[in-house]
Amino acid sequence: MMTKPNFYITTPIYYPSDNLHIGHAYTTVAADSMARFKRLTGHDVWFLTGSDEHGQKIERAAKNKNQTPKEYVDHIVDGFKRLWERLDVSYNDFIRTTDERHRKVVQQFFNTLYEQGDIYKSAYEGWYCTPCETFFTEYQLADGKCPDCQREVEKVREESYFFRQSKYAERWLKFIEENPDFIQPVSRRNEMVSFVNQGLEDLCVSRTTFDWGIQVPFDPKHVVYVWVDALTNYISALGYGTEDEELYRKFWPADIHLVGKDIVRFHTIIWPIMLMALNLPLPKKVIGHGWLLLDSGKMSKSKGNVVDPHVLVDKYGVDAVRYFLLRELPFGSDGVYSEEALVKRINTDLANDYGNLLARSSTMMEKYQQGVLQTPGVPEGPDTELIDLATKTPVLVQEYMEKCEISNALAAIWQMVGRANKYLEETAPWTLAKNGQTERLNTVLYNVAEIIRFATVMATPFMPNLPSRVWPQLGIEDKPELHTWESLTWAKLPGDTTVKRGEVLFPRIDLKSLEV
RNA sequence: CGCGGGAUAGAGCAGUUGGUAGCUCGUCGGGCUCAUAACCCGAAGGUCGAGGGUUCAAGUCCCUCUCCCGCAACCA
Repeated sequence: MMTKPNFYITTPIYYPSDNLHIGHAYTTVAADSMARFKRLTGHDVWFLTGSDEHGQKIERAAKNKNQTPKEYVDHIVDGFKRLWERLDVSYNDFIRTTDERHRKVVQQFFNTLYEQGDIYKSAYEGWYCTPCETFFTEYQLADGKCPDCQREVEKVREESYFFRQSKYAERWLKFIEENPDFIQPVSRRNEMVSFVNQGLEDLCVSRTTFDWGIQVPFDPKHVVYVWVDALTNYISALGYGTEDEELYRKFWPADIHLVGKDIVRFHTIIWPIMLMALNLPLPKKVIGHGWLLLDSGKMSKSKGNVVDPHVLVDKYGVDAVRYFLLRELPFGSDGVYSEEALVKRINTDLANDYGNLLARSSTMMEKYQQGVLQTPGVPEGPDTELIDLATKTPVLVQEYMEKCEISNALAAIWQMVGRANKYLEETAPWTLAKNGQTERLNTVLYNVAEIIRFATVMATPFMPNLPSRVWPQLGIEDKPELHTWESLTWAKLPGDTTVKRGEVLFPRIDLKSLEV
């Protein structure tokens, strides 16, 4: 038996200082659709997500609620998981930085780096705002004052451990030169290269001013600080350094770390350098996607304009919300969210083009053929063009997905759907029926049914609930062999399939109803 | 003068090596009647940010200017 190729994809681990918004949902749904696509096309997939639970912010937030940090994060992380379930996110594992399995690996890494001299003790100099109990760097200060409360800050020195990342700058630059595709999109890579060219400083990797974190094994008053803790999740979750390293051996290095553009730097510089220092293989690719912006600017809690994904799912359904997110953000660029844009997408693409294609054609099949398809005759006229397009589209979609261009992949599928609607006008089956041109009628309706099957198979990774609603209408719910990627060869659909007109897939939404 | 990217129809974007400016949505007109007032066809609408230059020919190359946006280190 042939072994499947492996594919390992990750999302960032989100910080549970608050509930997640639609932006986080975008990242995770995008990763999910990649994971589902790879599974559909015959890969052995490992899809990881999780939560980054340590730090002063969490410690303080818990205190405000009179909870232990652990109680506090448990609650929020439950919310993360509920959201992912709601959005049909098919993760294989959920790593929490408070997991025991994670702690061990972080401590081991810290030890190793320390023993080989890549971590050393020094002092972290910063500015401290006593009322806010927060450290700021020189760069963060606003006019020399606290950026939060505008009061005076004082210079303090804190004993800290540092990671000698500056030592690896040359090696990093060489790596990027040899692996130009490592950072996507290219614009981000250029930013990172110029950042490193400006000179890398060593990285502060421990703190003594709070306790909520992983202890530095050889110096217990220190807690491991941020990135060494957080980034390690990508391999601690695979059981690296434990008695069972099977997943690690199988899936590392990761194929894709999918991250938002705000954390590209940490994933493309700190993480690879850490791995270099540890002599471990580097991930193959880091993709920094854009943000979903609001008309009113960036989404932020302080602006009170955060969009809750639960509300959207309640209102419009999972598949529609997923489709919108995946279709609306071109690769690497920002997209704009507005409820109007969402509804427009649902109406034009899902209701008018795709849903209506199924509705109109299934009606004709019932009306003119008693619901039973017939074997198609010899292709003529526009048939060839339609069939050609259907044959090419899966290849195109696969190419786009290889480049992680999800939006383009969807556009390609919908181009085929659009062609099918046009095909119906060209062939006018209602006229064929009237004139008793049965053979031609059979061919036309068969071709459209087959197009719908193609579109639905290809759309599955993006809208996982679609197939279970479409297959019964197409009469192939009991034929799993017709639901696979491999089945996307023309005319696989049996000639005697029984079609049954069913529910409207995506009802049109009245835009005016939004203005209430 | 920190590095880099933009400025193209009402909106959002494509425009390879320079040779009659395209796509999606929206608007208007027509067609069809199988369909979720859906679908198909057609039209209007752009001095391609401003100015200068190279060229037979520039959105596409060069220079200057204006305006936007990323990155510029320890909040994830």
